[in-house]
Amino acid sequence: MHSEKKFFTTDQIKLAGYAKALSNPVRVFIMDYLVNNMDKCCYSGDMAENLPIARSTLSEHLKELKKAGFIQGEINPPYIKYCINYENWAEAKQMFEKFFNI
Amino acid sequence: MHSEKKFFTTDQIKLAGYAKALSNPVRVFIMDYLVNNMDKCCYSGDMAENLPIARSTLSEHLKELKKAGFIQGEINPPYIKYCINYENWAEAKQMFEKFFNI
DNA sequence: TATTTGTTTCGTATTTTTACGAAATGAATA
DNA sequence: TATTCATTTCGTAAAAATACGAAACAAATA
Repeated sequence: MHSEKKFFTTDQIKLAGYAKALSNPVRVFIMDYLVNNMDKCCYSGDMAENLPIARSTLSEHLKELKKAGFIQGEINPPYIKYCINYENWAEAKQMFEKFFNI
Repeated sequence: MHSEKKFFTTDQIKLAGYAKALSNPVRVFIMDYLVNNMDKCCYSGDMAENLPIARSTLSEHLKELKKAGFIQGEINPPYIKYCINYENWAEAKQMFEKFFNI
């Protein structure tokens, strides 16, 4: 049963999802941080020191970015090393490029 | 008095704002529509016919896009012709490019 | 002046987001 | 086995986003 009219394309929904992940300054900060620091990976605690929010709140933002596919966490107890997911990062980059290129 | 520590850059806050404006499929649809149709301007009613939402809801989304600076409305009673604000559009494009280029 | 028009604003309800501190987790260590 | 550690999950509260229909708007027209 697929009689409902489709209003949005898959790309439109996907782009909105990526945009939502970046719709908060904390999450933009995190991605900037991962892009610019060291081996492009880091720990939650490193970022917590540079942010005016509780660690639990930071954790929720990391969860959002994970859900969107922008990052992944490599468990290394008791640390978790966060890295950019370059495959999805590249996809998002390409989708935004396409979106903005009139 | 500016003793508070600054956590986010202006660019981070700006990018998050642009991303927020694009964080909803309806608003992505609207921008796609404006980019791809005719003289790149159109009426609220034109879009309403292609969307599964009330006209008042569409109006709120247009307001959001206006607030973000992506569009502007040229009043032409009783119509309002919406157009892309190319200056801000270009700025957003550039900011996303810079953000994604590792 | 009353009506019609496309659109917005208002009042309201529901859902989602953001935030915090306390408690839980799970591996390493004392 | 109890403790330590960085981090997450839970419970909760407050704020923001999304949605709708009814009413308001302002210019054009009958």
